[in-house]
Amino acid sequence: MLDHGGHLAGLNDRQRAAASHGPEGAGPLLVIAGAGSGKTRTLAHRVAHLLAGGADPGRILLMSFSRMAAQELTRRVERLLAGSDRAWPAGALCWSGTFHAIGARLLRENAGRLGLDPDFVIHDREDSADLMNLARHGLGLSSTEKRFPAKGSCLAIYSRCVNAGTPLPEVLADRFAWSLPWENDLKRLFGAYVAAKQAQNVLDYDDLLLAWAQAMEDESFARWAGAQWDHVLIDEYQDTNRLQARILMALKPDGRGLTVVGDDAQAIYGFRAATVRNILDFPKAFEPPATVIALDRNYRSTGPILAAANAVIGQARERFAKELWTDRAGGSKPQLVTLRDGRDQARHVAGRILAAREAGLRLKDQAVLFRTSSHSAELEIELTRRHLPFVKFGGLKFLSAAHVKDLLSVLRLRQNPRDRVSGFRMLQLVPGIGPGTAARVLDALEAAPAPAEALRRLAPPPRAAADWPALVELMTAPAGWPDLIGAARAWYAPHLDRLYEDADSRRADLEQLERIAAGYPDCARFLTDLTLDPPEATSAEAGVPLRDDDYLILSTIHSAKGQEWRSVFVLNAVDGCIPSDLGTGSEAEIEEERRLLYVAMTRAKDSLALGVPLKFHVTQQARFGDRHLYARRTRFIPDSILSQFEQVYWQDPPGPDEPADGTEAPRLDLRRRMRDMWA
DNA sequence: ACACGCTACTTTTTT
DNA sequence: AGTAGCGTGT
Repeated sequence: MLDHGGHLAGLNDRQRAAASHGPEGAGPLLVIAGAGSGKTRTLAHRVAHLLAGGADPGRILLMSFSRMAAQELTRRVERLLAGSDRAWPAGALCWSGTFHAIGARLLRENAGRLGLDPDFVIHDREDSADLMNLARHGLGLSSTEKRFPAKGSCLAIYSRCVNAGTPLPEVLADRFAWSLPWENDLKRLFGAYVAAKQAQNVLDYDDLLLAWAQAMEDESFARWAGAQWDHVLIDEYQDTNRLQARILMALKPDGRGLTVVGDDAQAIYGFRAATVRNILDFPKAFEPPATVIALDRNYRSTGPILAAANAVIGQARERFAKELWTDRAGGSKPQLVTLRDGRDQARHVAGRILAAREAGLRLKDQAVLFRTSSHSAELEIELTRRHLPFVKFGGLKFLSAAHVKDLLSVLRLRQNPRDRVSGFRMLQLVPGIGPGTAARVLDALEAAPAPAEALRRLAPPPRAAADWPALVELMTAPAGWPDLIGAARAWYAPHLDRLYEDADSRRADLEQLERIAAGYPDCARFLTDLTLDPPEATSAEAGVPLRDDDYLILSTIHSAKGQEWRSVFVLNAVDGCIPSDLGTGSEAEIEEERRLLYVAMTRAKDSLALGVPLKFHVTQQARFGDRHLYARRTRFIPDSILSQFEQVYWQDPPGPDEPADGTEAPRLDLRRRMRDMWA
């Protein structure tokens, strides 16, 4: 009847137990899955198993906290299904994605009965900060005697309150002590911020979870929502926050059909209010308690790499009973490479990668990981110099470039005339329109029942009279998709040239944006997807490398989670970088940084090396005065576990122009040789 | 409205 | 190093 053999073959006993847990409608399941223990594989097989048992793919909810994990899981399940005897249509697993993306869809589809406008626009972090700033100005909090927290800080505080479900005074005392004197003003500000979002029909990232969680507090809605799905599977559960746990518990109060998978040793999103309590408290949240299956066999890394990673996590203050093991014999210890400075590190890494490629290892099988996006700057220069193609994940986004935001603000204001953040941005592109005029125009739009009509009737601002008709035309003329973005780009072109020195490269970005846009059915979908799933990789090349090209991966450790490479190099394994000197405030933060190093190390299958530059550049923090800091090896690799590593000291081989002290490059008489060729 | 210079402050990781 | 706010002058 069922081809269980096919779906469960190749799994070990525990993986199989997890994949086949239940009969139908079984109780809750928690899979504690160590790094490289086949977690995604097990989860994918579980989905395949459920489908083979007759489950309806449209009634399976598959969620993860990060986009990368969500995509990987969906891909793996689809590949499994493609190999099965029954043909599933592509996209059969339609409820699969990040918590935020699923939340957005659910809220939009049910907007009517939740009292929301279905055309709501989603603000990303920067938009939210800008709106917070407008609210901040509106309340006169920007010109106080002692400086009020900056917009980003205000948003961070607000977001913490929402995601952790913690009252403001407690959040301030715990993590933002310097803002304690502003408690009352912050409270007022957050009220104004929420009011502004509602007036402008905007939801921020946090709202996607908050509104969902609040809807779930209504019993009848919760029952309806819970009945939508027979199976709910959550990946990377250690990275979920209180709000997400609330949603989950309301979705499946008795835990039937609920599967969560995670690893407390890899919890690295505490800064986003994720709490490891979710995974620890999961079993006893139900009666009878959830089944717990631990996967502790590592299939990824060689013995020496795993031993070193275990030694690092073994130093953790709090440990949850699981030591990964492997029977992958052979391989060498991870290298700890001491280098003079960051530049040497860049040269060393580039040389190493080239050598590995010469030895037959594709660039795609190699990755360079780092704590903070800026840590790879020197390496990027070196790679570009040597014409080594790379793709970088994490850090600065395409979308935060000013010109991209300019162009998008046009589309967004058309989409939602009440969006003041976009409105201020777009209107002020026109010479002669400043904050005052922009505010007056936006007020008029907001008050009008038909914003397009109102805009047409509005008297042109005197100083912008010449440019006004073009703006009105762009905003009000009927336009199809993707013609609209073309029209917007044409309108923006002269402003781009006027505003930016490097208009050419920026123009290329906008052309790329237009190509991306053409792939979407309409403007609304384009804007939503762009916010929830922005193009993540940035590349030194003009365009993103073609799929079959070979390129190196550079990634923040956060973005690397869930991935693996045959060879991994970790940059800046020094105090101040790992742990980041911004993350050493509390014990919990230090422990999170330790897990970060653990995550980085466990990405490696065959070969692992960590760089220890003795001197590195600091770009922020002027208080040290000097631009260089002398570093020491990360505190997470103390002397006591040094024996797990091979220590290497690397000296830059002397270039032709700079002979190193003592050893001189051999001298050649090239002119004579060239003469001799014809002699 | 806008361009300028001056001063004080900011912090990373991602949805 | 980069941004925000503010006071100047045009």
